[in-house]
Amino acid sequence: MRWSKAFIPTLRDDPTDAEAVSHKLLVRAAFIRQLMAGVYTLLPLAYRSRRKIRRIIEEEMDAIGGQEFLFPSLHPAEIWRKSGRLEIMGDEMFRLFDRKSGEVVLGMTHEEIFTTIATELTSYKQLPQIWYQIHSKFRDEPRPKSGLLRVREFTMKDSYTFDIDQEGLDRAFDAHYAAYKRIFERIGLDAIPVEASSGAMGGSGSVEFMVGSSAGEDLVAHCPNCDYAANVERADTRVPAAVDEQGLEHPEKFATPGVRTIDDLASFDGGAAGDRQIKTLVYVLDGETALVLLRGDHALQEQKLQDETGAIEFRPAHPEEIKALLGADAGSLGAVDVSDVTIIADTALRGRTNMTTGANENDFHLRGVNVERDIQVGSWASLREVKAGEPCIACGEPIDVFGAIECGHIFKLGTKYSESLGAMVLDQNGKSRPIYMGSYGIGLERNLAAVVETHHDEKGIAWPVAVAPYEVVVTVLKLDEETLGAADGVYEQLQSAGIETIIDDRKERPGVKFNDAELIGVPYRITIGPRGLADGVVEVNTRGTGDTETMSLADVVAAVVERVEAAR
RNA sequence: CGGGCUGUAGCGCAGCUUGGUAGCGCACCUGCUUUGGGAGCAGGGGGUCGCCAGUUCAAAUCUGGCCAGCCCGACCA
Repeated sequence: MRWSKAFIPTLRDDPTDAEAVSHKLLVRAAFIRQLMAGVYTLLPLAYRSRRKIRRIIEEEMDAIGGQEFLFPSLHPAEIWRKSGRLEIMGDEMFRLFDRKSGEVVLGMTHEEIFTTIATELTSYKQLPQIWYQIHSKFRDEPRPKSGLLRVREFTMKDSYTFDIDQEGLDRAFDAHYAAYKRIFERIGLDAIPVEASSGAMGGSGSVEFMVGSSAGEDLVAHCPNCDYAANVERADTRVPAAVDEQGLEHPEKFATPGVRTIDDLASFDGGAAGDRQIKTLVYVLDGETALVLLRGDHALQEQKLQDETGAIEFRPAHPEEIKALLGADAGSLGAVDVSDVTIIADTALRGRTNMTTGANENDFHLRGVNVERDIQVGSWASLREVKAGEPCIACGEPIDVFGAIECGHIFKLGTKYSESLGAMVLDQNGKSRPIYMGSYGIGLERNLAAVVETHHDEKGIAWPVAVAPYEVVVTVLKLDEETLGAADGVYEQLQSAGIETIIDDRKERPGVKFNDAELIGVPYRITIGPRGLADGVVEVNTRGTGDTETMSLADVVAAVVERVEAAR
């Protein structure tokens, strides 16, 4: 490609509405333009990089026996109703009506649609199958943000596996796990697999592939010692065993005027430290009110509560609801002697005695509470959000917690969809059985953005060769016959060697060309100018390291070809 | 959905308080000079001032409504 003919509208300034580094750089470096909230146009440079990511994914999927499909984006709402997910997806699903007033939705994932075709599988002899597609997904996110990291229309590689039993599903899952590791490695992402919540997908096993970045929206708990890693939506740590005094025979009410928070009570004369308090939260789960109990200094991880209860509609109770239920306002709540309400308690409260909690009367608390004696706990579960520095659940060493981008997610679905949509096969005994399914996703544009988040400097993007829009830029410093002729020669040779090359033949000053090349992040730059040419030499600059070396014009093509091929 | 903010040329912004023919920088076009890290001079092109209504002799500016976008939170495969 000749830069003078290419559409590469780089910008000198950061767009004001961008926060994330990848967002700023992808806009400035002429990869993307926003069309509306959460919807972006991919300009030619981004399209080229995305095509390479796509190719890598296809190669690795094909390598584990995947067969590529193309399913529609328009789905009849009926299929989603049948699986029960029309309700579950709620407003996140784009819905429209066709001219016959038929209800239609835009696909946000494709379990239902793949399963519909999978009903044509009839015998265990046809299994296992690995099916995939690389296609648009639509999700009406309440709040799109951070450029390509969280959008409403995007491309996903989604694959689905079909097996006769759990063992087959385990094998399919493991094959994907291995393929995903190879994919992210080839893309240039240091993605770590973490235990995750299955959320609205249902199913059992769930692993997310996470790339550490402050722009990421997830938090990962990771143990540097034993490599335990989990999304905080699921992570656990060890809680040091508490040594409580036996305390009182009965809880004792005492006045706490003005005390409304855990901290208030901790500093109140006659109060209790945070780890000696019981925090009482009120939630409404599918219309049912429930009390959620945690240690005073622990925070609720809402996803854990949702996973534990299976609730679809889920929110903290409103102040009026709390008052009506317990007779006091938030800040004075407790679960002692409360009956007829579901009470879920965090396991860190198990066996604790002589605790302090609200008395369900404003300005009063109870001390001497023995959790299991005084509170009718309905169920125990891990509900708290872990914090950095807590002892690893596996080995006891302090864990890290860091922000991360979810670049891939793999699930074991089991028979949820095959049962609801009737994907059955006959086994060896002629008995009809639901197919065991798995579901596996990778967001292409999000991966593109994740590469930028992890491969940039103050000058711009520094693409890994494998996903760079061009592998080499030939920067022509002067457009006279001799210089341009030499540069064209190098360009032609690189092209014939199969190297993706762009020649910067624009009538611009050298500084502009250098800056643009560094901004868009081409891994290798060959600089050709009259000064070097007089000595028969050119310069080769490596974007990732910033190193510049001088080479003879005669040798440069072979040397660069070798490097590019080694780095692909 | 709650809170905060913003819509004026391709990009970044001023003008709005106090109504009176729409400006600046970059980018773009022409010419000359320049040419190894975002050049200089001269000339030039480009705007339904987010949309609709209202007030007024007159609205980018005042009033009302609507729309869009961003940030924080809620939410979220």
